[in-house]
Amino acid sequence: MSSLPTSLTGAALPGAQDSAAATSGAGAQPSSSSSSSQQPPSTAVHAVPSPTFSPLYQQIKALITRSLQSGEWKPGDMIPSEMELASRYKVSQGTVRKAIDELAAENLVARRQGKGTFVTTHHEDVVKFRFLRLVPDEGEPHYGASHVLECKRLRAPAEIARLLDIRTGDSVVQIRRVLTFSGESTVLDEIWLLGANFKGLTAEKLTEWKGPMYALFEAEFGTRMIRASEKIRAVAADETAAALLSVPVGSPLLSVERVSYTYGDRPVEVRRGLYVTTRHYYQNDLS
Amino acid sequence: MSSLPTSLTGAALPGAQDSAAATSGAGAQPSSSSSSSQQPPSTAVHAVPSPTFSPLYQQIKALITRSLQSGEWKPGDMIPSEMELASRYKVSQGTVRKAIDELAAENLVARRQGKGTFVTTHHEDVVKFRFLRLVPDEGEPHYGASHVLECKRLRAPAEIARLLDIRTGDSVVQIRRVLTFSGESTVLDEIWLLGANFKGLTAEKLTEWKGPMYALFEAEFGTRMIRASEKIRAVAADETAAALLSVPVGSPLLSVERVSYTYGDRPVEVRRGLYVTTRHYYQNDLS
DNA sequence: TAGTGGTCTAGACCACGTG
DNA sequence: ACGTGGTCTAGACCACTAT
Repeated sequence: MSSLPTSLTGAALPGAQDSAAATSGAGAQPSSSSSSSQQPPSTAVHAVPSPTFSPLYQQIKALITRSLQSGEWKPGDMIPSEMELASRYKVSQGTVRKAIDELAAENLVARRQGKGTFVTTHHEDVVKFRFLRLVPDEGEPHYGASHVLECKRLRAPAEIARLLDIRTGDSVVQIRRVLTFSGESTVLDEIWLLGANFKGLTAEKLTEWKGPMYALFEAEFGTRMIRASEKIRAVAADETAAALLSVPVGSPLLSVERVSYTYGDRPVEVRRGLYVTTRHYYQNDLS
Repeated sequence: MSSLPTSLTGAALPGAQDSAAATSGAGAQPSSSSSSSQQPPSTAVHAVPSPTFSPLYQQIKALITRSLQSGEWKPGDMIPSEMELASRYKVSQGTVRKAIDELAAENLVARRQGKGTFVTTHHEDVVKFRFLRLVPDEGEPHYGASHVLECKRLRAPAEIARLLDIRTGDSVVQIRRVLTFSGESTVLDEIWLLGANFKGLTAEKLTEWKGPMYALFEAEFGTRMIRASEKIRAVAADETAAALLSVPVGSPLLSVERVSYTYGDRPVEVRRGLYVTTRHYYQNDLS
């Protein structure tokens, strides 16, 4: 799976290469006979009967994903209707629907009955708290104030480079900041971003921006965080952390090491957060 | 949603109450006209046009869930084929498919192409690690040895009762145990179980049992853990914990407070775990 | 060979949100 | 009234697994 044929880059509009019965090892395409009115659809179907097969709807999903990635449809935009996509890709509406179903399950798009299907964005309330799991013991989840301590370019240390899948010494942007909830310093973040994707990111931009950092990244740098993987530990506060978070040295802190990924599962951010969990907790659901 | 009409308990076999056009505010059921060959299906459809509506496939899903809950199909069993269920409930195969799709997404059943659809069980490797997120820094995830310290019945303290949705003083079973990974004490668990569901649970049974505790619960007590919610914090080891986990007093530990639910989102277990995270970490994926 | 889930299509109707 | 996603059906064929 995943690596799909890319015969028709970008467009994939009508008038595509003919077909003569899809040899795709996947779904239906009767190619002949049968009582009803089925025609050989195809388009999006690979030109070569390569050893790489995948269901039609997966190919459609890949094509839609590419349009999302290329910025043809931007966060917040409505994507074309199912009927429209069906005719664009020359498949049935049901096939498009199944592709979109999966994209919706992965939170890349969101369906809204009667309105359309929209590209998700980190501005939405719903999405915000997918990536910030810290909940206060009392009161509603909220977004704290961010205080940027530092934002500079440097050459990636070996460990960070490994996680970002780049070479040691490649350019990265390092950010250090403190998140404050109702006046209390609660989170100390140390962030490394892929240098290539974040040219022009400065402490000023970060400071001026109100709202989730990921919303800034998606709006200003065209980099959308799709998913992340976290490793969580309990650690003791060192002197630096203790000072910045106003807790005694040695206090237990939650250490959250995150790697975030964009389209194509490419890592673009490494983040190490230290959380004070006396009045907040990290919320997780197993299912 | 959720609370569905239960007119036809358990069975819902053919020869059900007639129908004369489903007044269900949900899906299709043309009830008349149209060119093709659609008949009013129904069954599983409520007798009264009550204010509670839900799509047909949701009703089917509820009926299947009830059969799972009642033990008609036990963990590990294969459930009837889609065609069989379709004729049992008098709906199309596609509708059953959609119902099963959702159950599979919730991990209540698992589909296996060419074989059938099976009730999931805590014996399966895949499922095991859904509820144990502790991963070693080196090597593969594994299941440690469990050492039961205590297992006794007592009356629920207020806090536990609240979480289990019972009254203070109601009967609960309390278990305390230590999990050891490659010789190192790593997890100290304190567990409270709904007394009513776990009559006859003893330290011997727990000790003799090899494998995940939840597998024992499902096999011996007919209580299946479906999902859980966790609150995670960093805390300092007190004297008891320090002694049992062989760490200095004051060491940072991961505190994991879990509430587990069975069918119908009924809480049946409260668990507080203290994890040593020097050679292990808690793995979590945000998506 | 037979049975199961997986894919694909085509068409109908419903519910929602906007004009 | 119209367009959008949501539900439902019916039938065909494919791919995997067991016998």
